[in-house]
Amino acid sequence: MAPKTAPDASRRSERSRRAIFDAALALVGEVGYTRLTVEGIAARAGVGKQTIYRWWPSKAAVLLDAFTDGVDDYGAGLPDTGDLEADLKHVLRATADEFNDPAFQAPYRALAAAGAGDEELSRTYVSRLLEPGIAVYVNRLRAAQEAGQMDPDADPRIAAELLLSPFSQRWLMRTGELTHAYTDTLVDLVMRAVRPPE
Amino acid sequence: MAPKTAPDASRRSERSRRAIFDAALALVGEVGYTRLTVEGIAARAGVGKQTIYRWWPSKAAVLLDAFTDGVDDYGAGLPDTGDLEADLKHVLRATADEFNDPAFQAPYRALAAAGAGDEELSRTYVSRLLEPGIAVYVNRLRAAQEAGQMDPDADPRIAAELLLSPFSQRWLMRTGELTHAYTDTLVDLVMRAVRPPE
DNA sequence: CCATGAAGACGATACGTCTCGCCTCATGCG
DNA sequence: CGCATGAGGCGAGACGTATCGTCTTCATGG
Repeated sequence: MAPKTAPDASRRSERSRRAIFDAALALVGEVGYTRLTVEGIAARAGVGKQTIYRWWPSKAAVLLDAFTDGVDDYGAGLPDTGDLEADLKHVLRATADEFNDPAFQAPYRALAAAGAGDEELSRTYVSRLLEPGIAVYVNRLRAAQEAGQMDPDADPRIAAELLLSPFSQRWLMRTGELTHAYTDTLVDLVMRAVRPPE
Repeated sequence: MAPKTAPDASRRSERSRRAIFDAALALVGEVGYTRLTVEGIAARAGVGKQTIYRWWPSKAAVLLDAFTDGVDDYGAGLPDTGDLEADLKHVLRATADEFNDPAFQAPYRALAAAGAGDEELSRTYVSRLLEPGIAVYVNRLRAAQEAGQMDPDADPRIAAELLLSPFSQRWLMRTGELTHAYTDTLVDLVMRAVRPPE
């Protein structure tokens, strides 16, 4: 028995693909993730439901693709002026601004929530969105270690999590505001934790 | 217009209440949160659907009550042997064991995910589960400050988050194992961050 | 000319409301 | 005191709606 003939990607309609992404992002912002439906996306995008089900297994997958389609470029990584503390403060402030942007919030929060609840989806979420975001910090910290600005015995990965997790947790659970004062405090604490021994 | 007569709590069936909690916790472990249904809980508990809808607005609310009904006692707080580092390591190891328990995982993860996605629910989740858990650490850190074992200028609340967020984030997104070695490393890092200046 | 696309019919679930009798109380009358 | 009465929660499940994911039809365009 044939394993369900795969669709021919070369014949795929780019127009429909974009329309589906636009509709998904617009709708999740308007009605939230739980009331986001595949039927709603199809209607808004002006495509048949089958066109969505042909290419994606779930609304979460559509949203993940729609979201990464716009953001999937983490560029050249963090700036490296030679001053670790200043670089971290600068970038974390910018990240806070981004997370405070409503257009960014709705889909990202929806994906984080769906990822927390669904083990399969979480793998994709983690590898496509979470890990690349952490990796740029890990790289910057490694550079700092080589420059002698950070304890060579500290694990850059764990240090990056020490900095980013309180930030994301606070945002995800809405337990506090992401102000520049807060992110600066976070950087100060982490700097004390990973400072090289004298 | 009358505001929808509230049910009479004094006539409530304790038997049904317990049966609903048991059914909800069992089912969320068997089929997961998304496939958990109010109909399923009612059937398993041997109660009518209306009995659930009379007392709770959603399956999330049922699960939250079911979960806190068993766990809502945070006792006397953290141990205080006078050695902050040892106390934190001890408790965080125990917490890791708890979070590695499958019976604990399913409902707690479901609630965290639902809380992340739903603003209204997140308030209840945060105040009923998250905040009390953080508060006991904050109290212990305050005691340490008074004992001169922690920088008096550090904010105990932010320090507690610095310790707990990487832990919960790692668990929630399944980005790594919660081993004793990991929790000890976390405590070491946080201790360096909040150590009193000499 | 044939796979993809738009449209929507279709059966299956689960939703949340509702309507039944049934049972258990508190109240009040004989 | 003792038994009728009535209010209200309870188990059960029918009901209409919404959305699911599949399937069918016809048109289109590469």
